Amino acid sequence: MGEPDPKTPRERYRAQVRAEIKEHAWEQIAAAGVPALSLNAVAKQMGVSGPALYRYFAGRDELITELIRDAYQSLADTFRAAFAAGADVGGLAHALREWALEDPQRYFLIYGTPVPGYHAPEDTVRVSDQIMTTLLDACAALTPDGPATPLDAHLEEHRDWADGHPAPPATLHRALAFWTRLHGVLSLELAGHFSGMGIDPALLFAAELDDLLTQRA
Amino acid sequence: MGEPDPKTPRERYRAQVRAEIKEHAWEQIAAAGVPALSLNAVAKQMGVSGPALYRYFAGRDELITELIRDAYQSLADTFRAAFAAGADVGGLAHALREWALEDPQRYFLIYGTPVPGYHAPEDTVRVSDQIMTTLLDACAALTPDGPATPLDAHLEEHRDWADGHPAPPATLHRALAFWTRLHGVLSLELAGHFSGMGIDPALLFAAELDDLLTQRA
DNA sequence: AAAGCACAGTTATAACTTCTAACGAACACG
DNA sequence: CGTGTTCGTTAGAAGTTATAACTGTGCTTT
Repeated sequence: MGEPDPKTPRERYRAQVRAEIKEHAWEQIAAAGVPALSLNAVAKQMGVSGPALYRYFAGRDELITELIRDAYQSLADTFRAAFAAGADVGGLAHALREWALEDPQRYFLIYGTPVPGYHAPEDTVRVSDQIMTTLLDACAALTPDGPATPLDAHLEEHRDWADGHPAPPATLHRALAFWTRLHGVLSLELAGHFSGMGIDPALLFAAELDDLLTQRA
Repeated sequence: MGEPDPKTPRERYRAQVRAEIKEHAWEQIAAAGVPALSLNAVAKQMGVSGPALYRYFAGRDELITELIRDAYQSLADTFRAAFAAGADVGGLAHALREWALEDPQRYFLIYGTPVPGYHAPEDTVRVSDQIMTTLLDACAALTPDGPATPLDAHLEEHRDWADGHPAPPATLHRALAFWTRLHGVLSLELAGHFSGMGIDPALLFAAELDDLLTQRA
């Protein structure tokens, strides 16, 4: 995952402790959310005293940033693996939902409430591009038709996010709709907004996916 | 907004101070997000010392809960006012986006990342029902057609969230799609996921809305 | 292999936070 | 005009992040 050459034994140890810290941090986040993540609690859980963790992470922010990085990478890997295994757009949607339900807080770490001041590091936007690229690859298989909309014209000019992908505007539009609609259902499901309504989120998700796959015009 | 009868002068004063505290809390949240909301900072900003706020709120959690309550009420009022002013579904969508852009953190307080342990108080779900009711009223004007889907059958049986609204399943479906799709675009816009891509969120929002309004079969 | 040094983990400390407790003072009410 | 409720204060407990200084252990280098 990280540096592929843990040459010296010190680096091996260091990498392992870092991974262990992140492991405990994920547990705490899954249990009580990001705001409840406490460096001290992680240290206590590891049987090590407070400031020891500062040898491995500059602070709470850097740890969280690292977790965000890992979350992006995990989603990108999941997408790429699914696509490589022959999954079509529906398969990608299924993989996305599986991945999100597996650890909702991890999903929210990427697509949840942003902190006003915070800006994601440069490499995460690159991984984010990989995610979109895989999605575009899958969407390219769908028939790109329909009349040109104002959005299509806009997308024709602003396609830098597609990272050089040769998809036509209609496909870009399709991929964007995919992203926003599935995120719409998924984020509300993960936030528990349907559980109080007695609605089965899986059916709603399937309905949205079906609508995307059988898109008219 | 709150209790409509501030009889005694003490109650008047108390209500005003509570409102002032919430005002400052909103500013802090808008500036740095919910996790950065500090009782102490609010007190300092009001020229009053720390524990004084505990006369008005039992603690940080109760203050945040109150802010969530106000956010729900604000959205419900906005929706109802727009509908009463003759807005159709498109008008409601416009009102929603305006309301969200006005204070993104307020939107995320309702539809953002949930805290695993937290459960919203009972009265907020009632206000949430009002929001859905207004949306259903607006959706009722749209032609409810199309073949019955598995989701429609499911909605026929689980329509308690519609709060006795006589809308047919197709309309319930329409309202849900409205909610999830607009939330999908809006939340990603507010989180800044489009700004790095060079995409105009307004166009994407408009495209999704148009697709909802000209829904086929 | 032995000497030296780099680094892990420790305790102590500072500056924060929420929140409780006890005290003084001001203001409303009978 | 007293009497009391309530407000705001200061003091303090328990928690947090983060820094600084110190002590070993063990890797690394000669």
